[in-house]
Amino acid sequence: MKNIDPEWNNFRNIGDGGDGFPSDMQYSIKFHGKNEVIFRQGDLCDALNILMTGSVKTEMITENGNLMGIEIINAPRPLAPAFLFSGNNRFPVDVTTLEEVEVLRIPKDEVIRLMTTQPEFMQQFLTHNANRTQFLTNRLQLLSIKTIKGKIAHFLLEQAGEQGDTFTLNRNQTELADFFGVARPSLARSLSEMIEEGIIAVNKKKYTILDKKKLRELLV
Amino acid sequence: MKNIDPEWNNFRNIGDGGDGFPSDMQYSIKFHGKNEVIFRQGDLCDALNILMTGSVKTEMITENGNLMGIEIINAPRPLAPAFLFSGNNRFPVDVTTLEEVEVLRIPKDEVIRLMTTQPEFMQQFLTHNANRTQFLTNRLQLLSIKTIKGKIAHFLLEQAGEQGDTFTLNRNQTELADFFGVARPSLARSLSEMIEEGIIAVNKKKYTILDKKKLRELLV
DNA sequence: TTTAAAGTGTAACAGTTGTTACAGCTTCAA
DNA sequence: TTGAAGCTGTAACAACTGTTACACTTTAAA
Repeated sequence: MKNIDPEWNNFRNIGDGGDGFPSDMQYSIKFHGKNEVIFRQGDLCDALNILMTGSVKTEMITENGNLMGIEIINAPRPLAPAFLFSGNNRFPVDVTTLEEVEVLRIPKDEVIRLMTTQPEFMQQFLTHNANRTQFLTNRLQLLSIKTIKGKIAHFLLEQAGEQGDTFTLNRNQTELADFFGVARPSLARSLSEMIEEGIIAVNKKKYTILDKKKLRELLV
Repeated sequence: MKNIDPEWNNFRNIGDGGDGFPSDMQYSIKFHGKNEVIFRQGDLCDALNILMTGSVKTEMITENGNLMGIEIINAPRPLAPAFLFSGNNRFPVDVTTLEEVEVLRIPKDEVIRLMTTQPEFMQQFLTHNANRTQFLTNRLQLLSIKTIKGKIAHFLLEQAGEQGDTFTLNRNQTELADFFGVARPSLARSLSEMIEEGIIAVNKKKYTILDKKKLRELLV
C-alpha cells in the first residue's frame, strides 16, 4: 500500500532556499540507524518532526485504513503533527525506525513563525491535519457500526455517493475484511447473504447496489 | 454532560473590538429558529461557522465520548472546523437546531487572513483541532479493541497512567457501557469475571488495578 | 502451458456479546 | 421513614462473529 501525502512533498527541499522557504529557518536534521526507537510513548512533542527519508513503524491507526497493529510510515510525512498543538502534547505511541532515516525537526515556536509568515506552509499544515481528522472521523463512523452488514452498507453507500451505483473497488475481499476489522470468512458470509437477499450484486471487485433502501436500513 | 471548549470562549466577543480582534474583520451572523436544518450532509463548507448561542444536534461522534447517534453541541463551539481545510470540504452530517441559535460565519479567506495576522486566533484554531484529533485517535484505539475486557483494560490502564493504580471514575456502569459502545449487562459480566480472576477490584466507582500484567494481556 | 500462490465460497462448531427479565441495592427527596 | 427512581448483579437464551478446515477458482510467474 502506498502511503503518500502529496501536500508534504515540498518539504523535501525545506530550508535549502530552493522552494521559497526562508533560508534563516531554524531547524535541525537528525539521522538515525535501523531499528532505533526515535520517539517513545509519552515523549514530549515540542517540535514538528518530519520524516524526510526512510521509514518507521508505529502502532497508531494506519493511513490506508487498516486496523491498529503496526503502521508503516514512509517518507516524506510528518510524524504526529496534530500533537504539536494539543493540550497533552505527548507521543501516543512508540516510533521505531525500519531503516536508516532522516528526520527534520522544526521547533514549535519556529513552526508558529513559519505559519504566520509563510501562508503556503500554513495551508499545507492545515490541510494535512484536516484530512487526517476527516479520515479519523470516517474511520470512527465505520467502526461504530457493530454489524458486518452495517459496515458493508456504510462503505458501499459512501462509494456510491462518489461514483455511481456500480463501481469497482481496489481491494480484494481479504483486504476489505482487514479494513472492516472483521474475519474474512465472516465478511464473505455477510456478502453472500446480502447477495442472496437481492441487496447487492458482486462480480470480482465490481459491486452493484440493487436496493439502496434496504442498504440504508442496515446502517442502524 | 458538559460540552465546553474553553479556548473558544473568546469568540463570544469576536469583531466587536473588545478583545483585540480587528474591527474590520469580515463576518456575518445568522439567526435560525428552532428545529431548523442549518447544514445538510454534503453542503460545501467554505467558511468557519461558530455556534455562538443556542444548541444544535448532529450525528457525528460525541465530544464526551459516547458512540455516534446524536451529538448535542452547545454554544460556544465551532461547527466542524476541521472540514474547512480538508480536501473534501463538505459537511459529513446534518446539523439541526434544537432552539434559537446564532451562528457566526467567517469566510475561509478571512480565516486565513486572521490566522496570519492574529497569532492568538491561529493558536486557538490549531489547539482546538489538535485536541479533536487526539480525542478521535484515542476513541479509535478503544473501538479497535474487539473484546469488552480489552476495552476495559485499555481504559483502566490509561486512567492508571494519569493517576495511580486506584482511582475513582466519574461515570457509572451504564455510562461506561455507552462509552465503550457495549450493552450494560455485558459490561457487568466482563467486570465480574475480571474481579473473579483477581485482575481488578471495584467498589462503587472506585477501581483498583491488582494485576497490571494480566490487564495488559487483555489488550490483544 | 504449467504450476504454485493467492483469493474465494462454504460449512461446522466455538466463543463472545446482545436481549430481556427480574431481584436487590442506593440515593434522594417528600 | 418511606417511596420512587435509578443503578447494579445475574441468568437464560438468541444472535452474531470468529476459527478452522477444505475444495474450488483465479492470477501470475516460470
